[in-house]
Amino acid sequence: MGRAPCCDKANVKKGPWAPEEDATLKAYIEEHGTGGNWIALPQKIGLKRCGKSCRLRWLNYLRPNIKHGGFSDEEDRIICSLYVSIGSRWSIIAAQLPGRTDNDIKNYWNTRLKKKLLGKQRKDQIYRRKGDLLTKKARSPSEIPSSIVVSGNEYTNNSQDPYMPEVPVMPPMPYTNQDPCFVSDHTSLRKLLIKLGGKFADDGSVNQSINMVSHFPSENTLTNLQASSQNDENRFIACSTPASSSSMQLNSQYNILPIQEGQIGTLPSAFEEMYYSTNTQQKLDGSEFLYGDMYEINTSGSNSVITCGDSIDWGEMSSLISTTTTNDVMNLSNFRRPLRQGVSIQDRAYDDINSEFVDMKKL
DNA sequence: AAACCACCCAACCGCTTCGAC
DNA sequence: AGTCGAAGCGGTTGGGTGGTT
Repeated sequence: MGRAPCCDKANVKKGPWAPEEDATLKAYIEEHGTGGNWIALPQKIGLKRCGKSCRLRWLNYLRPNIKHGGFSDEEDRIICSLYVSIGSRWSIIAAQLPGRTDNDIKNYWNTRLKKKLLGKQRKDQIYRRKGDLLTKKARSPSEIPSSIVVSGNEYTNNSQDPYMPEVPVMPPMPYTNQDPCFVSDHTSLRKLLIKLGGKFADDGSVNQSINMVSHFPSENTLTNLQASSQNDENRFIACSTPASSSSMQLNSQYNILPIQEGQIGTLPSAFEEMYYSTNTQQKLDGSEFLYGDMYEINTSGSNSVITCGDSIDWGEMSSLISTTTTNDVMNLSNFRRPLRQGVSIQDRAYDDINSEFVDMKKL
């Protein structure tokens, strides 16, 4: 037996709202408020609408100070940052953008922002592919920063085929299993990758991509990054060299999709390209949406440093991401599901991981 | 001018979570 | 602790619109 409908479907009007309906609803709410009961409201004011429909109309359209369209660059940045950090929690993202509704942001992301970012990625990728055909053979392994090349393990580049991508692995970040925020980032990235590159989701390459891309700052590393960036005029993110690349894999404690050996080298082309560029100190084309428009990889001692340009400033991005991937993200993530008594954040993280894993398997 | 196509966005649907009882 | 109705939320749909052929 299914769930009882929230209203009498046969007697409610559907479709676009008429100006008179808008006026009626707006006038009533402005004078009396919603009364805490959306279901009863339409009957009260004589509207043949479902309560849910009234609520949506008010929240997304009639409410005062609603802004429509005309998203600024700053808003774009915030949306991208938060999407990377927390995924499609549109209501939370909307809360950071005054006057914007979750529906508006969701539509904007789905119809424009995502395409804009992917389109740019693709364009750059095609452009660079052509260039690579000419330059690939000239590039020697010694040109690859030693801090980035992970030698002596399964992530070494494919030496059998000179045309395979070289060293498709990012310098892993220090990872601690005790850091639930990292897990949160990891799962967000997993979702992001699947959403953006969904067609690769079932060939194992997403795992690799996650392994690759998930070297974004975790809570601890971001704290370090912020500290280090304060000592540098340039805003940057430092990627520490790993003790072991396998430490990045969330496979033992959290039982999350182990990365299998032998799959490296079959990365989705987009991410392959992204990483490929990393190694050659070019822009990480296609991943600008994670960092900003302009940045490059430099090396310093045992660290790799991503320096941002001025179009989108990593300082801003990192501050956004760092503040949202640390405790705030946990708080934001808990916004919908506040911690119940006796449930620790760690327990929640475990629960989230398990549910994410289940969701992944469904895909 | 008409047909077709792609895009946008308001609105809907169904699931999850909350909170009162 | 369990139940149930309401609210909140994210994914999806479909009508409108503008551009192209």
